[in-house]
Amino acid sequence: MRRPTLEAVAARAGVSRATVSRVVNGAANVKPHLRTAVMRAVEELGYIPNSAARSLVTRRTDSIALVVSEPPSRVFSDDPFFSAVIRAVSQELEAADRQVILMLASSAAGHARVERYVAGGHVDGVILLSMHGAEPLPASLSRSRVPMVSHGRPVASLPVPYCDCDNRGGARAAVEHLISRGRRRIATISGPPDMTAAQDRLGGYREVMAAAGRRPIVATGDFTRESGATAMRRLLADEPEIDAVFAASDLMAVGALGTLRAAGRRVPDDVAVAGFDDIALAGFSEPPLTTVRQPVTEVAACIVRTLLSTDPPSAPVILPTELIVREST
Amino acid sequence: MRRPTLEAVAARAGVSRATVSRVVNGAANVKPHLRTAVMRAVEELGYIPNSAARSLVTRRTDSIALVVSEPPSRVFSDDPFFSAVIRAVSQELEAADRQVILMLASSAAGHARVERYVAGGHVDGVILLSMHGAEPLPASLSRSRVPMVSHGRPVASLPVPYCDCDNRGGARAAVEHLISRGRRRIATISGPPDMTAAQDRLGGYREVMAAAGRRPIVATGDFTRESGATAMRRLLADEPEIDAVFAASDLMAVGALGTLRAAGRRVPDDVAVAGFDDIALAGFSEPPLTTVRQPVTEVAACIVRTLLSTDPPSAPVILPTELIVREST
DNA sequence: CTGAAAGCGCTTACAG
DNA sequence: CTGAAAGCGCTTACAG
Repeated sequence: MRRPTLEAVAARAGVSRATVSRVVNGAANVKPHLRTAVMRAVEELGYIPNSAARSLVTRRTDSIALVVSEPPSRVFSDDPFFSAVIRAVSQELEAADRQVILMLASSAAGHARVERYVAGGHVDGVILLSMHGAEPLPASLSRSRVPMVSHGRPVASLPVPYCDCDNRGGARAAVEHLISRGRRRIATISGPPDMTAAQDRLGGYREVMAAAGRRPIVATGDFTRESGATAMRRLLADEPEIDAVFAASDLMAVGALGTLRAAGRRVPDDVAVAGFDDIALAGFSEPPLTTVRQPVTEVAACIVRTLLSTDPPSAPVILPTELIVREST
Repeated sequence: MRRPTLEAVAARAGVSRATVSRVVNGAANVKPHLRTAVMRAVEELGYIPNSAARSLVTRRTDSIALVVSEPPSRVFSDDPFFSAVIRAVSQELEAADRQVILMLASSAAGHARVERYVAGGHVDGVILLSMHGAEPLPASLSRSRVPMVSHGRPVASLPVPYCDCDNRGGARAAVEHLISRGRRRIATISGPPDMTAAQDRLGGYREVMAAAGRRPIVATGDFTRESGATAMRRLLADEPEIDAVFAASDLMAVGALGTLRAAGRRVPDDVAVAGFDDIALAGFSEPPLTTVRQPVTEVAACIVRTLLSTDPPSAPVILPTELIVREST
């Protein structure tokens, strides 16, 4: 006893398969009484179209792959930023009646899996998230000619359309804010050097520091809390005089707060701390964190719009960030 | 310029489509020289089978849905238990050459989405994770006759095959351990009453307490850290004399540790605390947590094996847990 | 507005 | 071992 087919519905409703197909797909031009008959037959048989058959002829799957270049441990239980982005993208895609297929690909095997899946025609488009410098995916996927949009600026050599927030401008605003608070020795904890978000935030920091005639003080992390704690320890050891830190992610900023507390430095009295992202934790940390808010929902909407648009790939869209001042600065 | 088809490969290799199909699918009986010719043509054209066409005839998709009945915020950035389970299941499935489609469904809309997706024939099977009592999914999905296995015992009324760990036995071991340490007033912080894992752990607690002639003291949480902190506050207010707590999840146990610290109760001197799950955090908490280890990988393997087996649905499999004693008891 | 027919790209008995 | 042919369940020009 197999699932009913279009054929069965047509027989029961006393019409052709074409008519059933039109009704099921909501075509306008079907006489009301036939439409009613078809809909009743669909209901009675519990008919649901076979998606493989439909995809075969329409060449669409109504599915979009969201490919995250990070290991599961990082995506699932570390940075709430991923949670926020994945949720926002999913909601936009669901609103457009597309199924999102979440694929994590942080290893060569993962990349191969994604490549096979996409090349096999399983999805109509790909969203790239958290790409690192040496990412092989854009090149290998472009061979499948599937539409692709990157969440965040890809490295220069890859001609992938993208939406991003103004990482450089956001960093600038945070550092200028620290300067305006009268801070003299402002360090930064930067993100992974192979990610453009980290590069741009570091660029914004350097720009403001240079314009103000200050010496840049840089420690490198990888966006995680632990790396922020470690970088802060290094800064304290190397540059005990610092009175402010701009961390390129809230998670790193929170790690830095822990280190400062353990070292007996008061925040913001001794050292001011600013982060980036505005994750929920930023509002609850001790003290609450001054940070740069990313427009997560807007970027997601932009990406989905770009991906689903039939127009030729548009120019990159850079959305503004917003400085949120709390008690840590 | 479309993707090359089987037809194109056949033409280039000078053989029939049937032969190409056999080579591509690894059938044994093809003469070596033909096989070589086909493989070269495949290589030259960059041929990859169209999965919709293949699914249409084979009635297989080689994809499995992993349906988690929780909101994104909980799955992505709260409980590392989900991370562990999702990772373990994915690895088992990938080893079996199946693609896993992660679907979160915590709302009516989410349930409808999953139902449509499964009924549309997108997947060959469904794994149910973190089901709550009133879960509509098993009933609605069973209409599609797709194989289904539950991670964890479903509520009694649902005849879904499942694999689980010995929640009751694990809880018993933890509580007996607390008794053997000489604790007199042992409370429990239980999980959501509509989840069988919570019910079984609570059952194990009650069983041991009854056998020992002790009065059960129960506060209810929902497996999250905050709920553990809150429940612990309630326990301290209602039963200030307690000298031990068995929390039904590590996350709740860690929340309880925070509350105890804030209340000035020493762990384990004043109050012993045991958890359940053995997440990584349990080893790092202050103090490190005595807990019940779940065989996450083994349960995942069991589920995948059950789902992919062609045998009639087997009897439930219950895997043993292990008590890990650390400094909190 | 409706239906007969072709065709999407595969796999798989069946015959040889 | 190999190929010709049927068929999976849909959609979509095309004709009327």
